[in-house]
Amino acid sequence: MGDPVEVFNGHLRSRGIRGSKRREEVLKVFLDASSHLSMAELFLDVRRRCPGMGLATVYRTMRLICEAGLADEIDFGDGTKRFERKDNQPHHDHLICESCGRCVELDDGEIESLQARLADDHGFTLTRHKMYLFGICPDCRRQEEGSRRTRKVGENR
Amino acid sequence: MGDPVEVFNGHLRSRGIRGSKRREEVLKVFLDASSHLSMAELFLDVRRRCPGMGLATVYRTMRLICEAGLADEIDFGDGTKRFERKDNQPHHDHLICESCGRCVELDDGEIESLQARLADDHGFTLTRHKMYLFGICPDCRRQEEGSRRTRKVGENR
DNA sequence: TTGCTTGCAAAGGATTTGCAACATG
DNA sequence: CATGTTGCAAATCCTTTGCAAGCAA
Repeated sequence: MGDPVEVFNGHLRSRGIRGSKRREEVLKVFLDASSHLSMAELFLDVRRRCPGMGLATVYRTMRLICEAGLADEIDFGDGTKRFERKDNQPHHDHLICESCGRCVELDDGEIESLQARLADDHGFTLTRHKMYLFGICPDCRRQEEGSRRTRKVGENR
Repeated sequence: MGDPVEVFNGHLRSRGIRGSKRREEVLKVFLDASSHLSMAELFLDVRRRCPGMGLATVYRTMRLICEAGLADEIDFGDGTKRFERKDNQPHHDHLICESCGRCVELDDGEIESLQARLADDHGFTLTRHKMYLFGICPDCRRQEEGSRRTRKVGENR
């Protein structure tokens, strides 16, 4: 797909939208950031590098980045938008730890073919899907077991 | 599981929460309503039967109904809560038409075992999952094809 | 100049909460 | 009487929009 910055500028040009320093700033922060960042986290990151930037600009730019095909919006169901890169990885689903928030990306070849078949059974043309698995990761499970063993009665968490 | 009204009242009692006319009203409307209704739709239904009821009461009561194990909250990603009964049907996933909103319930035995395996591969203990397939249903596809054939250039929709 | 971009504040939409009035055991 | 329940309005949270000021071609 090529250099994301190029792809982004190309997308803007093709749509008759101007490039700008701020837009490039947001794109760079997004590209450098870890995956699945929420809008709020992303905004904090952006402000660190570019203190004057407004929240609206980050929202607007993330939309452009998505339209350019560089990002996907994801929704863990916690009431905030999250983003991940789309240009440097194949499609995948997510397995999220409900205790620590850790997120594992799942290769979903098998799931996808099953989904396609299910849709087909009902005559639907599949356009997209959302799948999120929630559970407890090994680390958190160990901790829980540990604290359960040592915790006094009535003690919280 | 028994009569939902009984289950509900039992749940309230066991939690030291009072029953009330309004709560029963909401429960009945929910039980009679079609599945996957949004909060707004449910509220309209409730108001039809019980004009003075406040939105907050419906929110509060639906939470109780979920806690009683009678309803599941579902999230089609359109920014509103939806509900479906949980007591009279096995777990399933959803296939939603992006054009008309029709929703088909999918028996997901195969999907579930795959999901369990994926979680297991990463050492996770699975607690729950969300899976939504989006597509175009047969009816809408036919209509689209029809209108595409007969539509004049530049005409919308 | 002309039009796009930006930050800020205000608006929006969904949901929750505070509270005084109210009901009910 | 004592508590729990309710409607209303206000408050939250996340996101989008309006707008005047700033910039760039």
